[in-house]
Amino acid sequence: MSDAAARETLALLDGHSLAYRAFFALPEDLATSTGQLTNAVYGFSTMLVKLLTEHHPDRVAVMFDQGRPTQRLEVLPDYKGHREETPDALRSQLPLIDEVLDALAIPRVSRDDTEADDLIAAYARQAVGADMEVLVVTGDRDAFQVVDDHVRVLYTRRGVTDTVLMDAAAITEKYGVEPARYPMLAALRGDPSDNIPGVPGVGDKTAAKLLSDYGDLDTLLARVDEVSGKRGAALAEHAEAVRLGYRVACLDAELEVPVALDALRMGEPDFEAVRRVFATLEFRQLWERLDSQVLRPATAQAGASLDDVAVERAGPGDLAGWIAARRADAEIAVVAQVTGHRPHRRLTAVGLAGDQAVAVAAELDELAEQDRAALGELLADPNRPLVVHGAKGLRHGAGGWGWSLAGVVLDVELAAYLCQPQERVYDLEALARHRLGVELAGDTEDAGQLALDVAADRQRVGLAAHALDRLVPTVRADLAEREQLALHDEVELPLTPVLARMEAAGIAVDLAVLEDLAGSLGSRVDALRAEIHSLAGREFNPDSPKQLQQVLFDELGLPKTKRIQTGYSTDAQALATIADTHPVVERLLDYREVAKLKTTYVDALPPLVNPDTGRIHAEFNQTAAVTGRLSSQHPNLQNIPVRTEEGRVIRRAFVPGEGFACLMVADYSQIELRVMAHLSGDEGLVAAFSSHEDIHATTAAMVWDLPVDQVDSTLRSRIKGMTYGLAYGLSAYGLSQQLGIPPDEAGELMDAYFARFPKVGEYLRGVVEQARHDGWTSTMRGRRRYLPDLRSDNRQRRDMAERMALNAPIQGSAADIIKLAMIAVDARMRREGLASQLLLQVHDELVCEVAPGETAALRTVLTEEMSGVATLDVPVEVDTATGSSWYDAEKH
DNA sequence: TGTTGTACGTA
DNA sequence: CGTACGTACAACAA
Repeated sequence: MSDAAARETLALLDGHSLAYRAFFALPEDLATSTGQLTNAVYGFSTMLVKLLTEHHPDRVAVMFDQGRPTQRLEVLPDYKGHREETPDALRSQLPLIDEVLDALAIPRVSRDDTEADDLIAAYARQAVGADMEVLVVTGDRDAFQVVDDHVRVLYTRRGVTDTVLMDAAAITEKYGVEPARYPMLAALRGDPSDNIPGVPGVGDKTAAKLLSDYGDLDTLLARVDEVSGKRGAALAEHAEAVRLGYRVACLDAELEVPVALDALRMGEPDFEAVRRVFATLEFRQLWERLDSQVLRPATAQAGASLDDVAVERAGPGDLAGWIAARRADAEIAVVAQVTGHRPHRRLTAVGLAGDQAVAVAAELDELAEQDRAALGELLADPNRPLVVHGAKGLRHGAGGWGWSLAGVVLDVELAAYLCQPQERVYDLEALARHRLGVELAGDTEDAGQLALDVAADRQRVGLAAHALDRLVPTVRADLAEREQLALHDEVELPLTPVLARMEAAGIAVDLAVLEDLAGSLGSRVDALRAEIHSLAGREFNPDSPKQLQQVLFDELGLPKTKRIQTGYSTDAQALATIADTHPVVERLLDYREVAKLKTTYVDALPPLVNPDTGRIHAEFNQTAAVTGRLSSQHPNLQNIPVRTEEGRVIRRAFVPGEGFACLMVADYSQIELRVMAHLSGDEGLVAAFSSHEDIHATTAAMVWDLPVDQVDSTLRSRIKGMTYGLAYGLSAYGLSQQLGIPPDEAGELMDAYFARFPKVGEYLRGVVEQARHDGWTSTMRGRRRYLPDLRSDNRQRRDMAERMALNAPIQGSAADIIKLAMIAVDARMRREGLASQLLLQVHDELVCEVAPGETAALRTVLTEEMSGVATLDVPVEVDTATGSSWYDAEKH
């Protein structure tokens, strides 16, 4: 084999064979988050990466079938006759395989009315003549015939990664004949996959024995009378079929190839293109293997790797010089390290990147004054375009130095969220890993140590800035492809300064109110727990669902409730159904309510009050909810109790801060229902909203064809539940549960509703249909939600996805509207020089702190701007209320 | 110490 | 067997 090492190796792949193998071997739920099925392209790519990493071929080419195999069809009209058309699910993946091959610069070869394995045979023969080693990659055993001393077959046994390398010895051992006679064996044995009939009763073993006894097919068939018994008769009877089968099984190594052998070499892979294709297909591990073992070694000299970013310590004036050296209109990527507790956040290190260059200020405290000033000016200059990751955080950190942040044109984190809102993690490390295929963080175990090391900080921030710079084209292209540039530019990005101001403002808390509540709720909790223990006959932990189940269902023998994974449910709804069976149940419901209020709110809030400001500075997360809503954390101020009076009193603790007169709440009235009416365009429902009367009574009257004043409260509440339920994808069964009526009656109610408001039903059906077709839903502003499960075979998953599809455009459009409102309200408040400020957003309401004397002006701003940004075909109503606490501002 | 399941507060 | 979140606790795995 010493000469073999010096020979070039040519790998020849049978494209269709491998794609078919992968398609049928891998699960049909292998798909991207956008719903594109990828099992075939994944299996194919896995095979390709395995080939490149384990066999290191010098040249690679992929052969594809094209047209009809006319010569074989003349011989055997039934050839491959029973094969179904290529399934659509596979056909849709062939262009993806093309993309993978194009990006890797691997040539594809096909010829009219020619099958891939003939091309393989022809190239293999030529390659051997040119002193090459050949490796054929296929799942088709016909290829065994081309094997010789310099040609081997990498055969996919099952799936795609279970391969076996077949050389001449291996074939002889397994089939009892050398490679050249393999087509004879195939002809005798038959090949069901090609519809080659063969001889009944003759398999691999018999065929091999016959061939070793008689030498070849012609001899065997000429002396068929020497073969005894049934076998001889069968052979004689099928002699013609065997001859035809042989002609079909033989590959044509003499055919004229469409591309010269010399042209079959891999070009220079387009690193960016490969990364993009693999990222789009969401082949993360495969990318890492390819990148680290194939591409990186090849491109190391080209300097495309992040490893080449060396960040040296800068001297005085260097950072200012670097900034001055950039063209004023060139985008600069800005990455910052921010420390400190909200709201006192401050930049400690900054990395800048652009034009293939990187500059870092690792210790802002130590930086020369001229450099720090230059940095501040850069951030504050509205005409210097900046690219950032997390504009809100950077703005907080800049604020710590008294700087503003003006020129941000792209927030890569927000852009990534808009493109893939279900992803959940958008930190720079993850984006660099998935979209660039590079690791930013070193070994996690020394990360803690590194944080103290300025040199390491410098390197890390510099690398991050460089990575951010490199992320820009791919992220921007993804946004553009989805037509979401406006959503980023006009909604999400302008919202960041508004949110930053809200977080910095925080909301003032009256600790005395919480202290009082802690006392009263604490004693009630203790009393209820004692009462529960006595009614149950023993002590146990009522916070433990497990212990509670044992007490209720085993010891007290109460009726079983809804089945859950761990036994029987003890949630409030379940307990309500058995409340009349034992006095302990009602006490438990009370205990739950009071204990929840105490632990989650009364006890948890005081530690979160910032001692410097006396306020709670919650964080508004802009990339947490798949529908486009905001979320609030540390603490969640979007779920402060309001439903029960017991809980509502907690809102007394949220008060105007020093220097402010009161709180003002402005909320949209039934915004989601109005959005649904608008999106459906149903004239009846639009008219109902346009009447400005009680919407549920009005719709009820319309459904039952009654005067409004004859709608009783039962009727009204049923229609109300129905209308809200629609926006959530409610079923007749769900509605019946919700309203406590029989499913039949709920079904009739739904039918009556849709009969009166037919376009609502059409709209809802259309949403699901469009989403199933495109893979995603869309809001009024083009925010998407991807729902691959709409095509799931699993009924439960599909139904769930349908409900999500029904809800996403409605909830999401409402989110679009209030985000636009926040931007408009904030802008107008600043334009009018109001000292009042926005504090909270709770999905359909805004909470503001009112400066003395500004009540009327603020009310006007909120009402006009909130209703003004929503351009719906129905009126948009905004209610406002003020009070000396959130509790009082909620009471109308 | 981190993850999972249950429960529950809001829109 | 309507959607979207965040938090608290118990139980379990490691």
